[in-house]
Amino acid sequence: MYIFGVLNRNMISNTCKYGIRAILYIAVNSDGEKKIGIKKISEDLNLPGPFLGKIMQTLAKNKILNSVKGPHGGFSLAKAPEKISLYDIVKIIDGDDVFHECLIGVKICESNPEYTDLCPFMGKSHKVREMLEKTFKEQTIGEFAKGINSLDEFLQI
Amino acid sequence: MYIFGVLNRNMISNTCKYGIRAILYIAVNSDGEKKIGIKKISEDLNLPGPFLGKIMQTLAKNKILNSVKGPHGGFSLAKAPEKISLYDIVKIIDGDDVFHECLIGVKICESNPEYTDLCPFMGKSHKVREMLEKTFKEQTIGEFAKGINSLDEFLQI
DNA sequence: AATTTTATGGAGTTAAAACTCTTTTTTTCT
DNA sequence: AGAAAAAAAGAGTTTTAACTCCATAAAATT
Repeated sequence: MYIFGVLNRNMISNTCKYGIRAILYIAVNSDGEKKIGIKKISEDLNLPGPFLGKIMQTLAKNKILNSVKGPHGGFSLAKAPEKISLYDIVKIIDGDDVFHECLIGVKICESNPEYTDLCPFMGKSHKVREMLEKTFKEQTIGEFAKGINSLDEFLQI
Repeated sequence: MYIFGVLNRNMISNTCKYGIRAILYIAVNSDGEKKIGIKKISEDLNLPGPFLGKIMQTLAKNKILNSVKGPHGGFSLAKAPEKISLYDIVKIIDGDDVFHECLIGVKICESNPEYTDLCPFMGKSHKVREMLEKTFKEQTIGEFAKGINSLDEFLQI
C-alpha cells in the first residue's frame, strides 16, 4: 500500500535494469565481435528504443560497450563478459548509494563510514548490505549469460 | 553518476524514512501515554510539517499510531514499541516490493516465487534479500530507541 | 559522391514522488 | 456556547525519473 498513489519501489532503477538486460542480451547473442543495434535489442526485449539508446550511450562512454555507427554498426561488449559485473553497471547508472546510504536517512551514519554503532540499525544492517554489494560485485555478465537457457525469460517486464 | 541529472537512489523512500524517524522520536520522547504534535516533531526532526502530517495519518489508519485532535492532542504509539518493527512501517508506506521483486525486472522471477533458479541472479541473490527482510523484521522500534543516546543524531537529513 | 543505416546530442513531454496550502472536523479550555 | 488547538481531508504545485522526438554525425554500400 502506498499513501498517495501507486508505488513500486525498487532497489534498482528501471533505467539500470534496462541497461543490465541489454548487456545480457548482447552477451548471449554476440560472439564478442558481432555488433547488435538498438532497434533489434529494444524490439526483442520490449524496451523503449530511444530511451535504451541513451542508456547504451552512457555505457559506451563508461567503456562497458563499444559502439559503431553506420550500416552494420551497433553495440558490442568492450570487455570480456567475465570482466563485467552487475555492480559495475549499477554504479554507472544508479550510483552506489543503494549499497551505502543510511537506510533511514540518519545524518550521523552518513558521516561515519566505519559504522561505529552510533545508529543502532546501521550496526545491525551493514553486514547484510555488504553481502548485497558483494553479490552484485561477484555476479558477472559472463556467468549470468551462461545460466540463461532461453531468451524468452527476458522478454517484456 | 547518473545519466540525466542528479540521482540519489534509495532502497527506502523519503516518505518512509520520515515515518520511521517520527515514530522513533515518539518512542524516545513519550512514555506511552503522552501525545506529541506534528509541529513539535517536524521542527525537532527538521521535516516538512504538512507532509509529515500525511504520513502520520497513514500510520494512524494502519494502527501503528493513535491520534487525538484538539488542544493537548497529537500522536502516540498504538502498540508497545517492541511490537513495532521497521518492516511493519516499510510495508505500510513503501510496500514490500523492495524485499521481493526481481532485481533486474525479469518476468519469469516475478511469476516464480519459489526461486527455482530460472533467473541465475535470483538464485544467488534471494538469500541476501531474505536476510535483508529478516533484518527489518527483527529490528523493533523499542530496541532501536534504547540504542539512541542523543536525539541530535536524528536531527536533519 | 549520394544514399542509407546506424549512433549521438539536445530539447522536449509525461508520470510519479515529494511536498504545500487551505478548509473542515474534532477536541479541549474558558 | 465560544474560542483555540490540533489532526483530517482534499486539492493543489514542484521536482525527478522515465520516456519521446527531431536534427546531426559518422560509417558503409551503391
